[in-house]
Amino acid sequence: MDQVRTRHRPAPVASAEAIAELIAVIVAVTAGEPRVLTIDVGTALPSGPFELTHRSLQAGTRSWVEQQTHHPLGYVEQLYTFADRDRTAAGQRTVSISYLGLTREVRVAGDPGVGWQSWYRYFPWEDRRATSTPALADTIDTSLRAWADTADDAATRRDRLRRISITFGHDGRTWNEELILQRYELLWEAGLVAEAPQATDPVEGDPMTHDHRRILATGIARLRAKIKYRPVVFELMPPRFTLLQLQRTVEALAGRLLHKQNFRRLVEQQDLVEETGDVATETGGRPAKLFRFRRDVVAERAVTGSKLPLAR
Amino acid sequence: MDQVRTRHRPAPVASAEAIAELIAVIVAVTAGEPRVLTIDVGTALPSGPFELTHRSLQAGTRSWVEQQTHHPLGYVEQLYTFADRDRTAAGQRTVSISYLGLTREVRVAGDPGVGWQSWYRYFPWEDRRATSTPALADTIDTSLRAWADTADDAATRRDRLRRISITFGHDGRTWNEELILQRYELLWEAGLVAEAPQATDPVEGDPMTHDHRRILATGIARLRAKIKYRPVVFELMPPRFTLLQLQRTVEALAGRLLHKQNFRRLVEQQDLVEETGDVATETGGRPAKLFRFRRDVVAERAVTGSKLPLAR
DNA sequence: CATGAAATGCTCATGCGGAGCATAAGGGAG
DNA sequence: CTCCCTTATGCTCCGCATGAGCATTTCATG
Repeated sequence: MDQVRTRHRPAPVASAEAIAELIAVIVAVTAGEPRVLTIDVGTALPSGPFELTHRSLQAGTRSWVEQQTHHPLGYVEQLYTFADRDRTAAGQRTVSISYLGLTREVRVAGDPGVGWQSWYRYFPWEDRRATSTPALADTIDTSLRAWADTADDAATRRDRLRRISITFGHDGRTWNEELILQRYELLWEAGLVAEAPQATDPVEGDPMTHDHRRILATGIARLRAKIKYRPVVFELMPPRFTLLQLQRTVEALAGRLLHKQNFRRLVEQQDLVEETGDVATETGGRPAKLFRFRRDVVAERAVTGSKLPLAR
Repeated sequence: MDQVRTRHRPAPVASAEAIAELIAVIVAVTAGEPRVLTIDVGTALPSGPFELTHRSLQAGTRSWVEQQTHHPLGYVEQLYTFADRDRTAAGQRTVSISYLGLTREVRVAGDPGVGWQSWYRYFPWEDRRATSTPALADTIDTSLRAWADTADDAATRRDRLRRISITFGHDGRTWNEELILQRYELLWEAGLVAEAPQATDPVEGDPMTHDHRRILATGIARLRAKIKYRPVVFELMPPRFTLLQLQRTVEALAGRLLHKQNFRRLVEQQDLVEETGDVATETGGRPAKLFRFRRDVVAERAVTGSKLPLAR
C-alpha cells in the first residue's frame, strides 16, 4: 500500500535538507532457492535517490529497480526507513527508505553485474532446511559462547548468553525464523560477520555495501513474518503450480521444512487455490494436480488474514 | 527498535535534496479513553524537521515532542514514511517519517495549545465499546450506500458495496478493528469526512492539518494490531494496576469490549503479571488484587509474542 | 509385475479461545 | 444486621485449528 499526500504543506526550515534514497529488496524463489536481486556483482541492492519526477516513494523505487536491473516488478511494500548517522561534507544527511518487492525471476539482458543471489549466500546460518544440523551451526555456537566469555563482568556475560539462547533457540527454546535481524546483530557484535570480506571471517556469509546486508535482513524478517498471516507467497509462484511446489517455496523463505499433509490441509481449507484440471507428471511419483491462486477469494478476505503453517 | 547507520556512504547526486520531517503519534490511555498528544489545539501532531543534531530518527522525534509538548516519552517505534506529492517552490519534496509512541499521561505546564485528545474525536465510528449500536453507525451506513449508488457503472457499484461490507463488517462479516485506514479512506472517497471543518459534514469526526489525521489512523491501526501479539499495553499502564484496569485499557485501544474471564485467563497464563500483594478497594465491588508487569518475563519471551484476547 | 516416489485421505491428541455458570467479598441502603 | 448491588475470581464445556502419523492411490521404471 503506497500512501501519497495530496494536500500542500508549507516548507519547513531550510536547514533540514537531506538526501532521500530509495533501496529495494526484490525477492524471487527459483529452483527452491530464495533469491534477491542485486547489482554490482552481488554486493549491493538496487537503489537511487528519490527524485522530483517520482510520483511516490513506491513509484520511485520501481523506477530505480527497472532502470538498474531491467527486471519487471510485481508486489511492493514499504519496509523501513533508516537514517545515516554520518554527515556528508555539505552537512547533509541521508534518509534511506527501503521497499520489499516480490516477483518471479525472469532472464534479462544487460549489465553483467546485475543478477539474482540466493539470500542464504549472505545469511547461510538462516537456512535450516537440511535435516541434519550443518557444521556451520556448531561453529557459530562455539564462537558465540567464546565471545560471551570475553565479557567484562558476569552480568554482561549472562545477558549475552541469554541473547544467544533466545535468538539461536538453545536451552529448550525453539528456533524462531523471524529473528534474523537479532541474530545478525548478535553476530555483528560478536565480530563474527564483517562488512568487508576478510580471510579470517569465521562465519561465512558474504558482505554487501553500506548497510545493504542489514536491510536485506530486515526484508527477510518481514517476509518470513508475513507469509504466516497473508497469502503473499503466491506473488512468487507461476500461474499454475502443484502444492508441493508451493510448499517448497514457503520452505525456501522460512528456511525450514514443513509437514506436507498439514500444509495441504491449511492451503485447501482456506480456499486459497483451485484446481486447474490438469496435472503435472514430471514430479517423479504420482502426478500432482495443478492449482491456480484464487485472487478473488483473497480480495474478499482482504485483511482478515490467512496463514500458512510453519511446523516447529 | 531504532536502526542507525554507522558507516559512511558517499553523497548521492545533489539533485535529490528533500526535507525529512518527523511526525509523532503519541498515545496514552487515561480514564478509559485512548488519547493522542496534539499541538495547535488538537489540530496537529507534534512534528519537526530531521536535523543534523539528531543522533537518529527516533532521537529526533523524541526531541521534537519534548520540545513542543514538554511531555516525557517512553516506548517509541517507527510507523511509516510518507512522501509529499507536491513540491515546494524551491523544487524540494517532503518525506515524513512517522513514529508511534506510548506513554502515560502527565500534566505539563506550557503552551495551552498542547494537550491530549481522545482519538475517537477524530474517528468516532471506531469506538464500538457501547453495547448498543450508536446512531452514528446507521448514518454512516446510509451515506455509504448512497455513495455506492452514485457509481457510474454496475461493476464500480458492486466493488464499492463489497468494500463497505468488508470494512464495516456487514453481511455476516465481523467488525475488524484493524481496518481503520481502509474505513477512513472509504469515507474519504465517499466524501463523508473532510480535511477542513464543514458545517455539512455528515459524519462527525474532527479534521487535522495536512495528512495528520491519516497518520493518526495509521498509528491506531498499528497499535490495534500490535496489542494482539506483543505486550505493549503495559507501556500505557501505571506501575500497579488491577486486571480490570488493564482490560479497560485494551478495550479503549481496540474500541471493543472483551470477555472478562477469558481476558484474565490469558493474561495470567502467560505470566505477564505478578501480584503485588495489595488490593485496590475503590473498585465498587469486591477488592481487586493489584498486579505489576513482569518485564523480565517479556525479555525472555522477547519476540516469541504474547497475545491479548479480542472477543468477537 | 514389483518397487520407488509422490500425492492424497484420514485419524487422533492437544491446546487455545469463546461463552457462561457459580461463588466470593466489599460497600451501601433499609 | 441483612439484603442487594457490584466487581473479582474460579471453573467447565465445546468447537476448531494445528502438530503428527498411518494408510492408500497412482504414475514411471526396471
